[in-house]
Amino acid sequence: MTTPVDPDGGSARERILAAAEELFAARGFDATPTSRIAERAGVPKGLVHYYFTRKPDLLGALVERLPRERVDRAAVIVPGDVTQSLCRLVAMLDEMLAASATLSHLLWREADTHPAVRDALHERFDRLVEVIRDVVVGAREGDERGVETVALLLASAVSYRHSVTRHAGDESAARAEMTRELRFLADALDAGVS
Amino acid sequence: MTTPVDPDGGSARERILAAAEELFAARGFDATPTSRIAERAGVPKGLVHYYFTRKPDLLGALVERLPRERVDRAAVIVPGDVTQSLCRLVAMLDEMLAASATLSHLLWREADTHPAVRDALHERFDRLVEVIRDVVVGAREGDERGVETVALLLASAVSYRHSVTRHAGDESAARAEMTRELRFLADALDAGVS
Amino acid sequence: MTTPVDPDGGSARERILAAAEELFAARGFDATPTSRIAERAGVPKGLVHYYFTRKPDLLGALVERLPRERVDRAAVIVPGDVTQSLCRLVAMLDEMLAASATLSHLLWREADTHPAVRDALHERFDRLVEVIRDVVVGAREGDERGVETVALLLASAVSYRHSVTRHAGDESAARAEMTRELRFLADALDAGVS
Amino acid sequence: MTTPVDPDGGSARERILAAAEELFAARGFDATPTSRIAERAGVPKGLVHYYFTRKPDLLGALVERLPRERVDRAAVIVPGDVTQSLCRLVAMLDEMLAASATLSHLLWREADTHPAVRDALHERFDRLVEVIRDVVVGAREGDERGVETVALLLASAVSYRHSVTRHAGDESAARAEMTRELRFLADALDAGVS
DNA sequence: TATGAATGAGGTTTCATTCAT
DNA sequence: AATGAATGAAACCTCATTCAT
Repeated sequence: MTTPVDPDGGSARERILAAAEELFAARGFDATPTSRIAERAGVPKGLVHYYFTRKPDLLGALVERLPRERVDRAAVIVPGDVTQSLCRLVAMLDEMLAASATLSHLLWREADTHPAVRDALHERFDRLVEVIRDVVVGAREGDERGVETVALLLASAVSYRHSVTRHAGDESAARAEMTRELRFLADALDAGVS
Repeated sequence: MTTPVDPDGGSARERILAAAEELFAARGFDATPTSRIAERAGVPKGLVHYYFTRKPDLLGALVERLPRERVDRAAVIVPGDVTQSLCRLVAMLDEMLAASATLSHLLWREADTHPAVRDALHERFDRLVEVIRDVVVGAREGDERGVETVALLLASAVSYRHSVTRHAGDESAARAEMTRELRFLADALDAGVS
Repeated sequence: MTTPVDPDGGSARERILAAAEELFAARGFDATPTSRIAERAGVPKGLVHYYFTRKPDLLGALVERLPRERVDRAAVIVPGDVTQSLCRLVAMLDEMLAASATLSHLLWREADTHPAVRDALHERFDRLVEVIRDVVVGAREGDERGVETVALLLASAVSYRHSVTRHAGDESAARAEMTRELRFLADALDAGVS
Repeated sequence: MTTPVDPDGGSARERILAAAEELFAARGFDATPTSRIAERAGVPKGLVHYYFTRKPDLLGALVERLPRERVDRAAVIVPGDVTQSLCRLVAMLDEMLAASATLSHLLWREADTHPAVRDALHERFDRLVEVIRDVVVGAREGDERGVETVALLLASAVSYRHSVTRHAGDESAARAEMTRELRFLADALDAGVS
């Protein structure tokens, strides 16, 4: 009934994780039976508990798979042009985050009840603030005034959108808005606001 | 085991809703048995289903209870001072939202799987953007340049923080950050950024 | 949702019985909640148990309502013509039984588990055999040979059809068959078979 | 409390079906908890739903088990002697039906509410009419006059008795009656009635 | 006389987990 | 290493029945 995960998509263990990711994101952790995960992964029911003794272990393994996005600052920064730098950063982040969209959405949902998940999420937000700050400071060649505030604002906006993407509809409109916002912030910095 | 809701806190129906709100927010909808809701509300198990035939009906009733925050624009706007106006607005919103903090956090979590919840949340975000815009334009006495962007940025920041409040720790620090951010945005507008 | 029994159709007590009859016949005794009976009768839930303390009391009252069909032998018998006599008898029985079709069907179903119902049903079968015998003997002016057997055969056929009417489809075809059968039996008697 | 089904009586699945058959026949489908079926079969409660996801699936499986009685016409027909042929047929049917007496009684009860059951029952009735017709025509060496009527009458009588056996008492008396009836019908045919 | 809120026992069903193979 | 039959705790929900009004 459910479209199975590509049967040749890696090892059984891998397929189980992929199935869990999709189903957890779609219906939530508690509402997803391990039996359905097995079914969707195309493996026997026993195998799920063979690899992941308890159900929460699946979440743990999923967190491990969160890509540690390493942004190459140098590749993004356009010296003297904050707007352009942020545009390139956001584009790169979008790409990275899109690759793990369902995963991060699901983690978002389960952050409350699973501390390991919550920590991973906070860590990611902090990394996000940091990279934005680095890029802004880099583009402004050392001027740090106002940068912290802008980083937080932008990180909030990116995170908010990312976490809500699932519900929202028009993606290109969202991207246009995002561009307007970061240009606004960049212009503000250029105007000396802090 | 669980601390029961104040037994004199209104009708049985009311106590059931209060208990559901707390428990859903704490552990999630699916992880909360109706029996525990009854226990916490200090009512017999059957009464929960007497008032709310199916479990999701509890969510529905909870959404009904979301306060329709009506912000009196005139009471907030300080003509000519966007920063001050936004400060007062955010303070008022904080107060309003704090009253329904657990409720909105829980709705946030369940938005994916319960369309009624999702719609209520989107509606609330839209109202948030609108009131911010009104206040900014009011304070700037009609100047609308840049206002939409600022409204979206600020609404994102408010929503993000509000939805994550539960995980985060230091509330006063969060408030200070928020103040810095809205001042930044106000200054940017004053500097003519758009 | 359910089409209510005619609200002016007699007293509340009467309407409750009518609703119970329909619902019991349609879905069975155990599968029919008293609340649905109340709903269909257009009376408050408490009233059902006010009139009929326990649910099985409804069945008891329904059995009471079984019409004690009194067949006037003289009005049916055509002296010397068994076939015609039986035709008239069956027609009369059909009419009588049709009036209580749903009721007797439901009793049929519940006969196993409710002794009072079972007894009422056996009693009715015996009365059926008796009246057939009387009519046949009356028509044959005293000749009793073979009559008992014919009475049993015909009573079985009538009962079988009547109890199955609910499932079967074509009623007029059933009637035609029945006519053929009783003519066969009458002819057999005329031919001296016993 | 309930006498358990013979614990060595086949597989667990088999024992569950046997227990369900007995209990459904005794108290009806709706009045029999699956928990009691498990108890009687001597298996844990969960196993019932492991094999039969929903309760009605038990009925479905029971219908599957209805023996498709294949009557060997040649072994029954006594050429030229309709009475004797029918006697042998009825004896054989009695034996066959006795083996599934409780089962068919229960199906009879539940025919209204479970279409699959109803269909199985109608099918069985049609097979019954057919085999009677074949036997009568076979014994009369091709003479088909009156045979359809006799077949229907006899099938009704057999079915009626079979379905009511549960309530009735004296089985040997019932058999004697049946013999008298089929002799009557056979004689009628011999006498040229149609 | 009539009502409907309230109760709690008990029904069906789901599911994580175990374990013999 | 892999399997799937088996288990039983516990979830959701229904409903006859009671009772204060």
